[in-house]
Amino acid sequence: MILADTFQVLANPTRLRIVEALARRELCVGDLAVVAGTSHSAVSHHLRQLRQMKIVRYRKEGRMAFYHLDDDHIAQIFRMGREHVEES
Amino acid sequence: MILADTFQVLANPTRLRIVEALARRELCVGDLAVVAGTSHSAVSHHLRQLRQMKIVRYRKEGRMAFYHLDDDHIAQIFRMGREHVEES
DNA sequence: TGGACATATGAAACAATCTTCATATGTTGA
DNA sequence: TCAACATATGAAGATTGTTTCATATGTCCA
Repeated sequence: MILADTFQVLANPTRLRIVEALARRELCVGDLAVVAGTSHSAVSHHLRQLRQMKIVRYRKEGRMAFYHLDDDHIAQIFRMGREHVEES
Repeated sequence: MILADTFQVLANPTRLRIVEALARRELCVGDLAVVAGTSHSAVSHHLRQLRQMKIVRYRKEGRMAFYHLDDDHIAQIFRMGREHVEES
């Protein structure tokens, strides 16, 4: 796993909306589709990438999958990126 | 300027080698080409993207351009990304 | 059991990105 | 001034990424 791949996965507005939402609370795929403003299918593809880069994890509960951020690094990277953008 | 674009610019191994080198010390374009292991032209294109996203700045001295990181956020984002990758 | 539901995935079309090549700009020193 | 140098940039081909559509898997409940 290469550092550039981690940033690559964060380099997409839809995935960042997912990450931002998950920084607040755990959500299922359907809710994430609404939050991210795209289809279930697209969200599912994005979530796979986020899983592969260990940015999110999930727990299964029946037929639902509840996603959350993997660890605090991600929230920190997100926050620092936002600070950087805002001061520019 | 959108957050995803900032991560996009970090999402490339060549540009990350540039950022890593500049985290240590200021360097000119020719040196960066050697460090990054690619052509002057490619480095110059990459540097333009890094400039546009305020990730690097430079000072001109004669015909040389000396590049350095724009601020500490970038070094922190880089470090945190590396920590995240290493613990996976 | 069977149908509705939630999520996941493969393939393909379309869009975005990276590198290379050619060339341009500005600087230095002979 | 002119040639060599350091860097910058536009265009194009090759590569990679994103979304959509179709379909698959597993779960729930009537």
